[in-house]
Amino acid sequence: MWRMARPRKPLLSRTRIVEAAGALVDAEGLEAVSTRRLAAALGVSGPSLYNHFRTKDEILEAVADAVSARVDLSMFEAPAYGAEGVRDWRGALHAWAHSYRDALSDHPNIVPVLARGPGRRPAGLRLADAVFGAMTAAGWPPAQATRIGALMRYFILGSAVASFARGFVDDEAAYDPADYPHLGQAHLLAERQREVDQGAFETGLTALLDGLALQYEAARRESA
Amino acid sequence: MWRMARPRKPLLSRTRIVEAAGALVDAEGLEAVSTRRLAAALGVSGPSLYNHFRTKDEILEAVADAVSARVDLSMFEAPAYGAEGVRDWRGALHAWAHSYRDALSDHPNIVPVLARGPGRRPAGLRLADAVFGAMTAAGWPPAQATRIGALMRYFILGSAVASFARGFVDDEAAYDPADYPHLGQAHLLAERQREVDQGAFETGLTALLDGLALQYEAARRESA
DNA sequence: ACCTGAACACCGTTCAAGT
DNA sequence: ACCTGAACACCGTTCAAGT
Repeated sequence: MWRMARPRKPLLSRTRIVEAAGALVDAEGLEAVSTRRLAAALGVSGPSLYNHFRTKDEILEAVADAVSARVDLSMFEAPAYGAEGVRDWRGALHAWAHSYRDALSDHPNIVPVLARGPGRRPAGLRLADAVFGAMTAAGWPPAQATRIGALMRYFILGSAVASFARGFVDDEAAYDPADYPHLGQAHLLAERQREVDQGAFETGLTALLDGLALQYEAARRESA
Repeated sequence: MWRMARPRKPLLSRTRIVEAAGALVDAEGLEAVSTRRLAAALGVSGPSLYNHFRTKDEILEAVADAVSARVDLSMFEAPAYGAEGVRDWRGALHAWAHSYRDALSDHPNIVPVLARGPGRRPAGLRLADAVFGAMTAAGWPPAQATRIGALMRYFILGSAVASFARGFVDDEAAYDPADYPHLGQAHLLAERQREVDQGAFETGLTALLDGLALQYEAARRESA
């Protein structure tokens, strides 16, 4: 009469939903996530999710952000940069890139969502902010710092989304040597493909950083 | 009785379907493509498409392949490489990367499909084959040539899929300076964002090629 | 406040039927 | 051979109803 008994503990919460969605994405892929399937995994009915998120897409964005949040940014913290603000930007980028790649390869199925851009995801934005801040602190002019943030993003997300290993189908007949004389080995064991991706990532990252160091030194010489 | 009149000209063909699908993807995005909508644009009913393609996905793969097919590969042709097979691999990669990027930025909405890998798409495979062939001809060891193909793919597809311009939402309020001290300019005109992407692409590509040239020279010195 | 079932306007794909 | 309408098993999302 006067009032209902205190409502019992809610069945759902944003974190519970995001965890279940992440698990579903990891286990069965992005297309496997439907509001009904996700709700069933949580023991509720489909529309219940809309009490906690406005759209299904918002749920996936939250899953993506949780992955971004696991990327280590500690190498960009101020102490690493001396008063003159130049210390090891190269080493910091290298370590960060590897941490980023590791986070993505733990959850490859969500990468297409991450690739849509930081948008409004807090962790994605924090990440972009940290790189830009560290590069300017290290002496890069702002315009170049922006470019470095963007090009590292291209390379790292590209390595996850355009992975060599996932790019070739598991069927030898698809690569007729008459058509593609150099692709004889394109179809090879998954293990070997992971090695190709790892090697390509390290080779590319090193080349990228070497090339940037060249530009950095050239700019230093010019201003001296 | 004896036989039907010769069937009149079919309403549909694979090329007509691929063209209409490509136009729809360009105009309204990947999610806008449904078999019913596409069929309607072609003046037929939904299931008709299944007389020409096995699945909707096969149609999108064909659209993606048509984009790959527009990438210039002429710079990898044999004449560019002398008897010793070393000539301008750097210049060839640079020209190719730009041609690739141009093709992708003409049709950004199909890029996620392209990023799934060459798979069984002939033009995608031809492309991978050409790069690998040219790099080995230029003196790179096969393992490195494979890596170069992969890492260029990361960078180029990454630049299209993880574009800076498309990554930030068009809403100044999303980037509170209290949260992200360095992102004050993250929300800026679309025009300016395209410049950022272009600058980042060129800076990254140059760095990548400079870095690879360093590795190439180091290997040469070692074997001398 | 939070969850539910029913409903709406869609999907991709199959299939028997038509020509 | 190629196109059709009807049907199946799904979608994301809204909404009135329940507690």
